[in-house]
Amino acid sequence: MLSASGSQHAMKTLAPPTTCSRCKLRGLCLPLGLSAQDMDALDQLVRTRIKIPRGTALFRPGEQFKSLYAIRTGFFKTTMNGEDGDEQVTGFYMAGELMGLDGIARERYHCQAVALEDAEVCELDMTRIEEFAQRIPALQHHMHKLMSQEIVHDHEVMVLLGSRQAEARVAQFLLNLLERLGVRGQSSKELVLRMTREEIGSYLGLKLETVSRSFSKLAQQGLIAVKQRNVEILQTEQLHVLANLH
Amino acid sequence: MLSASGSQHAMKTLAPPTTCSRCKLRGLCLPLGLSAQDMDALDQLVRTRIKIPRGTALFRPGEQFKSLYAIRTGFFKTTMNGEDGDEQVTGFYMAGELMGLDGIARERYHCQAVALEDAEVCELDMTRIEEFAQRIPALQHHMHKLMSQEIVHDHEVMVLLGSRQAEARVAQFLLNLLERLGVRGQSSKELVLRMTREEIGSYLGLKLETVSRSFSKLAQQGLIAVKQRNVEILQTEQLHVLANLH
DNA sequence: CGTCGCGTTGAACCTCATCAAGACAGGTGG
DNA sequence: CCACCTGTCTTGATGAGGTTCAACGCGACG
Repeated sequence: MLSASGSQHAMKTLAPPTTCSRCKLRGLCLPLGLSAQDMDALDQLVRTRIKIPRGTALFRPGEQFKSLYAIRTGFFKTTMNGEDGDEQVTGFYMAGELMGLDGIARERYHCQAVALEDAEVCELDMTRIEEFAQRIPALQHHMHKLMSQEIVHDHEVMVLLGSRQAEARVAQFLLNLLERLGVRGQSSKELVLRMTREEIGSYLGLKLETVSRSFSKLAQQGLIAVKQRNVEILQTEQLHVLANLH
Repeated sequence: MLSASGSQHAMKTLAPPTTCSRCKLRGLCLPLGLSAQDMDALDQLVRTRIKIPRGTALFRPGEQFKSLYAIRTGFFKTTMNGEDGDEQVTGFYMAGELMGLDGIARERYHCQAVALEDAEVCELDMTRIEEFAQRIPALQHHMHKLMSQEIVHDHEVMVLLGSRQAEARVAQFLLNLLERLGVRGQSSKELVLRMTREEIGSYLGLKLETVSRSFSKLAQQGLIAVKQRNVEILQTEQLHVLANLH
């Protein structure tokens, strides 16, 4: 079935149950405002839909790059591993977002994508994407936009890591998650963290204890309420202020 | 003195003296292996060549995005400014590299590009790039590759900022510059830093004093020799080891 | 020659990492 | 149902790496 390192052997492949043209997440992974004809074409982009159980890797660094993956449901982290054993989270991805863009450069995936909860993704063959983008200008432009967005986001994280201190990092992390959830029609006041404190810390360049302490301090100040992985935002404005401090 | 869109009046516009097809840097900004016909087409990509005096901004955050800029000669930094006055360096760019990719996402430049020495850039109209990419698959793919490369690089910086300590950051910074200079046929043993200690620090999430101390320590250990902004690499291997530590 | 920007070095301080102990929830087995 | 275990999270005490503040060296330039 699936080659190389077999990181996918726990996954099931499904017959496409829904088409891109009918997908509620359209407009996130794909451009809006296409002709009916182009929409039909796009439906051919998806090779397969794949179920990924929690904890399983969708792709691993070094594997031959072939496809991008659009998340239908579930939540992922991507990690890079330094030469030694250490591993760092480079991103979190939710429904409607595209993973694997870093694989294009060297035709190998550069990071590892792991599901943090049972998930379902659409596999988009990169060759086909480029073929279609050749004919559909809006698709080509959309690809450029998506990649540019990732670059912008990465730069924001770099600023975070380079100059903000612990509480500000955590605050901005929460606000970023909320914003992305908001686009998907979720509450902008409550959220459930899909990842551990350690994974948050790895992403933010902090130790898990520091993340925990930061949550506690934000709670003490009345900006948020934390119960396990459930977080409620009490003062969005204040949180924004804090996130941009130092 | 430089207003909104007027960040360019300190610059001179030149009639194209050389074409892309004859440019020594071809293969960096543009794809290789095109037909003579396609090459001719590419020559039309460049709107103008612009001279940028040292210290001048090529574009600023918030300005309407229209073009990418390929560096012919010179050296740039890009910076982002947080809400308060603080400014952080998000990247350094040298001849043959492309700036402005972060502008595509929102049709506004997201960062500021400033020349660290007198420079000359080629202005590439984005609309035209997309038109040409529509007809030339290799160009389309090349664009994807370039953007993916930027993403990969940013992720590497994120790991650096998130988990390495000062000396390792500086070591990796030097090695990265050397590698990129190497591709351009420069010595892989010597380099001249085009930026201040403060700018290096800003990029690496360190204060200028820490950068200075790190240089001194690397020199003490005999890995490099530093004289002002001239750096000589004495033990590349050791430097690699140190760069991947912690 | 004096000034100015940049870089180096030292000393005190502070934030976050580290080490350690305990709390809490979920799951398993008796 | 309770006892127990495990993974995760919280909280405290201590220490290290980097920041901050300050003084000085150095080269470029007028």
